[in-house]
Amino acid sequence: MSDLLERLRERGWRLTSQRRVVAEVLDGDHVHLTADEVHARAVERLPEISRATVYNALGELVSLGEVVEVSTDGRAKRYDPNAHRQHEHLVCSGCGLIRDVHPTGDPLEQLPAGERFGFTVSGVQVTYRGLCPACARG
Amino acid sequence: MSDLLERLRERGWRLTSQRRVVAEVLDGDHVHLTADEVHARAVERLPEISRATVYNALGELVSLGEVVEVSTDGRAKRYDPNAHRQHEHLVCSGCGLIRDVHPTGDPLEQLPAGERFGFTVSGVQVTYRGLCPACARG
DNA sequence: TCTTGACTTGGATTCTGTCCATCGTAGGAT
DNA sequence: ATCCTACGATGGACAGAATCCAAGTCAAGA
Repeated sequence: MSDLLERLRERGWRLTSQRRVVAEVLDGDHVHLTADEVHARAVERLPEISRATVYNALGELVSLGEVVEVSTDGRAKRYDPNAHRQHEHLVCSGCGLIRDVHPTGDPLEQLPAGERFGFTVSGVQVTYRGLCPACARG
Repeated sequence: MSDLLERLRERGWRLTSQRRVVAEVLDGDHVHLTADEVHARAVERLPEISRATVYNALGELVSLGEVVEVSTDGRAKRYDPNAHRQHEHLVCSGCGLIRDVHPTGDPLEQLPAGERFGFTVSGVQVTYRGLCPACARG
C-alpha cells in the first residue's frame, strides 16, 4: 500500500495523517469495508478522526481510481481497494461475505449496440449471488 | 396484473385493499418506481395508505419473486415488476434513468467452477452504467 | 356473525451520507 | 528553521431512505 501513497503523492495528493490512516486501513486482499467500518478501524489508530474526513478521503480515492465503490445490497456502500485488477464480486446471500472473482470474457461485449438505446455505456457491474460453503451447510 | 393477484392469492397472500393498490400501481409501463413514487401513486387511489405499508408490500412482493429490487448507487431502490422475463438494467449516471436491456449469453456461464470458491451460485445481477442521450448532450 | 391472527398506521428511530462554518496544518516560500 | 496560506479536518446539523413499534383494524375461515 506504500505504493499507493507514493502514487498519490506524485499526483499532488496532500498527505495528511488522516488520509494516511484511511489508506492503511484499506490495505489487504478481499477487503470490502463500509465507510463506517473504515472509520471504526481508523479511530483505533487516530482516535479523533471524523466520519466526514473518512467519507472525503474515500470519495477522493474513488475519483482517483484507486478504490472502487461496491454496492452489493441496498445498504451501505463498500470500498474495494483492489482496483488495479479487473474483477467482479460473489456475494453470500446468507452472511454477506464478499469474494473477488474473475469471470471470463468482457461483460460489456454482451450488450449489443441495438440494446444501448443511445447511451454512452461506460462500465458494467456484475454481482454473482449464492451461498458460501458455511451458509450452505447451515 | 390480475394474473399477479391470482397467483398471490393462491400462495396464501392475504389480499387487502392496500396490497391490491400497490400491485396495481406496479402494473403498466411506468416501471422502475421508487418506494416513494409507488406510495405517491397509491395515495391517489387510497388516500390514507401509509409508507410503512408500501414498504411492507414491496418487500413481500420481492421475497415472493414477483418484483425485483434495483439498487442504483446512492439513490433510493427501485422496484421492477417485470420479473418474469430475464433482463438486465442500463442506468444513466446523470439522471438515474433506467432501461431494461437484454444482453446476449448467460453471465452465469462466465464464472468458471474454479472461481466459485465452493459457493452455491444461484444468480447474477448485471448493471450497465453510462449516460443517456440527454445527459450526454448536456 | 364471530373470532382471531395477520395487516395497517404513523410517528419515532436508525442508518447512511452530505453540508458547512470554523479551526488546523502540510509543505512550499523565504 | 520559520512563516504563510490554501487546502484539509472537524463535528454537529441536516437530509433522504428505510425500519421499528405499539396500538388499532380487518380479511377470511369457522
